[in-house]
Amino acid sequence: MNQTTEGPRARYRRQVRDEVQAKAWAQIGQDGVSALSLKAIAAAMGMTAPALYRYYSSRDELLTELILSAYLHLAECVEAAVDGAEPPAGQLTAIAQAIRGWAVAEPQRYLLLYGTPVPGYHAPEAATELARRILAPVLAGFAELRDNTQDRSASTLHESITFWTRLHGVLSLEAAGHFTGMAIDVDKFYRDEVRSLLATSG
Amino acid sequence: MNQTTEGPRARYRRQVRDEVQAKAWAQIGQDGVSALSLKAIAAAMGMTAPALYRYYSSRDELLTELILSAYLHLAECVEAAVDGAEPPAGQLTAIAQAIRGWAVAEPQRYLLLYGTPVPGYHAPEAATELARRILAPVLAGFAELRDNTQDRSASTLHESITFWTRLHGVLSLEAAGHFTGMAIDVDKFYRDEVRSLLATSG
DNA sequence: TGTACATCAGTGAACGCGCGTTCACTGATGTAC
DNA sequence: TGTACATCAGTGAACGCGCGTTCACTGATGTAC
Repeated sequence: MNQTTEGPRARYRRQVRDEVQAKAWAQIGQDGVSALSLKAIAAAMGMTAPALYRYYSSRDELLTELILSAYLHLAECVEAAVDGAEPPAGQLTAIAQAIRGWAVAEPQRYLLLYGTPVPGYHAPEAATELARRILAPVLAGFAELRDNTQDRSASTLHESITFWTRLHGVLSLEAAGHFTGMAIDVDKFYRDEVRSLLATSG
Repeated sequence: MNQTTEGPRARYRRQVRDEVQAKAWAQIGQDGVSALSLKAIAAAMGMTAPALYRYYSSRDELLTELILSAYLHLAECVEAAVDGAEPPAGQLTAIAQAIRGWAVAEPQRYLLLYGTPVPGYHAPEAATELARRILAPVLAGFAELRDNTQDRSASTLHESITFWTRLHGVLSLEAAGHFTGMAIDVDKFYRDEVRSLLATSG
């Protein structure tokens, strides 16, 4: 009985919140996080700024929601990639491709999570948990890939973090536009890095 | 005769410009580029904001000077590292260590050059040239290290960029504080990456 | 060595801008009888 | 089905803030005779 259909007001609230987020992502996608502004979002929605305080108690609360939803979306992308590939090498390759696809689709969104931190903003616990959730299938993949070694957990962790930093090295420079004018086939370069990662390493 | 000692006014101007830059770096070091403000710098120097327009025509001009001086300083650090090491493997290792030392000393300065770009700001030509100058000894190092291959220039470029992206992967995450609370010995991790880079790769 | 002048660093007031956020209010919408 | 009431989304004015930048000015400093 407690599980009733949401009323029209709740439904409307959800729609407005969704639109706020959509406008927020549009702003971030264009000019980065620093361009995120409640007043500008309100204007883009044809509303006045104080109206948004019915939905978010502050700019930081909106930012937190954006960050958490971005982490969640990336986690789901990664998990979907794992599901459709054969373990473990195929899965790790699929994870890497999924992350790049997600990063290239919205570079500023990627930089919001893994780029220069927003000054004065502290991410909540939940963000750290989601970041861990994203890394989990990588750990599982390398554990399965190298199950013939002795000090498994330590080297698995090391390889997983290497996986992360190497991919991030390419993705962050690409997202920040530091490859433009360098005549590099980033897609090919990235695939080479992934291949190298899955070969036997030291 | 044209090469006279700089007069007292020129000398004073240089001192003020130096102090402006020092205060600017202090601001950037604390809260990132977005905290860079002529008014705040003037206040920190005990002056009023319009006074700074005797030295810089705009905030962007100051930013450009900061970026160029940062690139130049990094280039000099890298070149100094090359001078004191034996070619080629020792030099490449020294370059990697020099870059990390430079990045860790002032993380926000590193992020200013290689992190999320400042929205609405376009770096001048000179910045690109200095970035190339920093990469040059890396290219030279790998060319010397692998002079037994055939398609030298292509693979040298590939290896050099790999050198760059892998180091940047670690450095940017470290500078942004994404390793905190992860119990990782970044110094050791970084050295492992450098070592792996210098081993024969595919 | 002393004076007149030109240079120029720095001030104070002011501009327009955009930001986050508050407050008292209006008016539409959903709900209970 | 109809009316009275409570809820609540959205408005408009206002706050204080900090920003970059301009302008006419003052007064110190260096220079030329």
